[in-house]
Amino acid sequence: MAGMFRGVSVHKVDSKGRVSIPASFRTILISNDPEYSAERGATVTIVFGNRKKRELECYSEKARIEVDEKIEMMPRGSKSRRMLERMFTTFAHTASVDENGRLVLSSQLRAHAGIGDKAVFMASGDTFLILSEEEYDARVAELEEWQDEIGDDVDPLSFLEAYSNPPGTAH
Amino acid sequence: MAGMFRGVSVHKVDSKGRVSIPASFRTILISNDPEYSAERGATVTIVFGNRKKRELECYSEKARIEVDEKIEMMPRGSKSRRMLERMFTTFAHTASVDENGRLVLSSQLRAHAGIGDKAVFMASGDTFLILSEEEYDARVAELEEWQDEIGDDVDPLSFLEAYSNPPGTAH
DNA sequence: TTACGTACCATGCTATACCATGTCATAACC
DNA sequence: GGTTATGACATGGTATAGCATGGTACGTAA
Repeated sequence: MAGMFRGVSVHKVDSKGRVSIPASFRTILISNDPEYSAERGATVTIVFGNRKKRELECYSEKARIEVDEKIEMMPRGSKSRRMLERMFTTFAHTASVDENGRLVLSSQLRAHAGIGDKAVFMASGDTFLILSEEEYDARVAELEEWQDEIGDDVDPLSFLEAYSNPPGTAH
Repeated sequence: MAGMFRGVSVHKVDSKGRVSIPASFRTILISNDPEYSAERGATVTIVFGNRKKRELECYSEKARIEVDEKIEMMPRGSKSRRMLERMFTTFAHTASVDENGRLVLSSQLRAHAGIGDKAVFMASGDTFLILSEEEYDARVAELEEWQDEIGDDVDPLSFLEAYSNPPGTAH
């Protein structure tokens, strides 16, 4: 995946909730939006359905479509389907990036993530997160704790091996 | 489908039962209404046939047609067909959005959903629901409980994988 | 009449589009 | 090498269209 978000950066949120998206994220959003046009701008879907996490999870169109299609395939009436639908349609918002590369975070979204006048953009696999500075610090701390736990002798990359070997191999 | 309802919002219901539809929902209703014209406004079908749920389920024309066609294909005379017909024709109401983007909830509809002077609009899959605030809170609580149950260690998205991977694949 | 339903008109607010400025990295030039 | 253009990016301000909501007038049926 060349088209994966990478990096972290902090941006100001103005009184109207407007905030610049890191330029490198923008290009990814554009290249993963099949319906992109210069006038409309790239589409982002902002999900805030995880009530336990003070974060806004942002999906490119491509990533969103993948999730929607998978939900479609779940059995109608199952609880997990209903819950996932609730997470991804009820507690979600579709927005588009304006010509200056900004998007608007409504007060509802800011409230959920505890965002004031600063927002941290943090790449996370094929999505990116928008966090408050406090929440961001907490996540960095979590990483550091994990690295302390496993100690100096273990290469974090060794955890990869368990999932990269051909089937039938030990893990 | 890019054209899916997303988000939640609360609107006032006036003494006559009039209530604004969230603007983003309106555009979806219009684009999914093949017979739309500016004079008539978009058509919505409000279903309240589920006696066990205090909700009004709202269908765009496109979604309604899909349901109707599926019912058509059920065996005539079967009980489930008769019951579904009852849900979608007897306990349903077709309305159109007025030029101000509002629709009128009759007292029958409001009574079914327990709606007073506030109504919550909540996207849900390819339809949206109109609920009382209490019912809305209950549904949020249900989601939170589910997220508590599955715990911090499980990513809700992992439920998707069960339906997207080829059988026999490890995960 | 009284009550209810429906079309039309009116208003304050806010979200959005549009324009403008400062800063920084890179490229071009002398 | 040092200085100056250039363009992209982050951020600020403003005006206007669209939105949520309220009200009135005119029907129609119990």
